[in-house]
Amino acid sequence: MPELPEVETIRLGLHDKLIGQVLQEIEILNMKTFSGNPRDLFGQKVLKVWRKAKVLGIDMSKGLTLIFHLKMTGQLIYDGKQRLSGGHPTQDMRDQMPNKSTRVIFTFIDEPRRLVNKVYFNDQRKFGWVKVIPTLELVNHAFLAGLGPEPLDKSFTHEVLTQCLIKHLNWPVKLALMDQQTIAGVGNIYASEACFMAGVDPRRKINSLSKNELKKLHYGIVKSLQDGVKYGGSSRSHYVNSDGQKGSFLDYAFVYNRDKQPCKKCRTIIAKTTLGGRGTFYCPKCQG
DNA sequence: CACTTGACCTGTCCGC
DNA sequence: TGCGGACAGGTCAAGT
Repeated sequence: MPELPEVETIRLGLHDKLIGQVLQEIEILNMKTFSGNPRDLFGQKVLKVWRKAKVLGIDMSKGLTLIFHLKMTGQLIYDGKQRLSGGHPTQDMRDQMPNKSTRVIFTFIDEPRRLVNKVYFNDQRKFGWVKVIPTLELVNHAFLAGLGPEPLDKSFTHEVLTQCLIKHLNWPVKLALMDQQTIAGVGNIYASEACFMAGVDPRRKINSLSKNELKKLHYGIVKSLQDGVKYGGSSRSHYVNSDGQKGSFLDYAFVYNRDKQPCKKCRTIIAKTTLGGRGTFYCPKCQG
């Protein structure tokens, strides 16, 4: 999925649009995608749209929350009925919703404006999920409860990073960064980018890192994720924001998906290897 | 126990 | 043009 910056971009988009709207209907096109009773939410108002790691949550009035995991190919696209006239009449994917990867359709009512709006949960590979759970039970939810620290929180210092990496001293750096119990929200793209920004080979073991390299790794994690948010996320194939638009982070990426191309810093050819079964990119010179 | 591989799905791309 | 295999922003479960 979408990693932290992509989910955060979606959250920012949906928050502005959905607050105060009333959920009127949920159409479930793929049963395995949805768990919980959709009817429990009908007539409830959206209070808050939040994110924790790669999970997006929508708190509803009366104590229930919708949580979403987009996994590899999930999308959440908002289709407001207000149409811009005279703008750019280019192909807008919102005009083609629902499509064959639409799994759940949410209908919201904007009562003051008397508008009906839709949110489409699309997911080509059907790995993603949506659940209804009581807001008070979020703290006990199996996935959320075990998450490591949020790397974009102010409290995520290099000391905190060092502390949470201690439990995986023999792991390759990139695998430790991708472990959600260690650090929350880093996935395959930003793990490679963070290692590049730190000047650290992703295959190095945690216990081989110097104090200074741990500091640089902290910088790399925070900087790559911040840049991810700044550029609206990474769209290798599926990711789009809540307006159906792709993100541009990969235009600025140093290594991800750039094997056989020259390093943007030293012109050395970027290499690709496999770690934990996932494609891993690095510059043999900058990260040597 | 730690570590690796497969499963979950659908689609695209690349080589033969 | 067809067909097979590898691969794709993630996470779990089973196997070694």
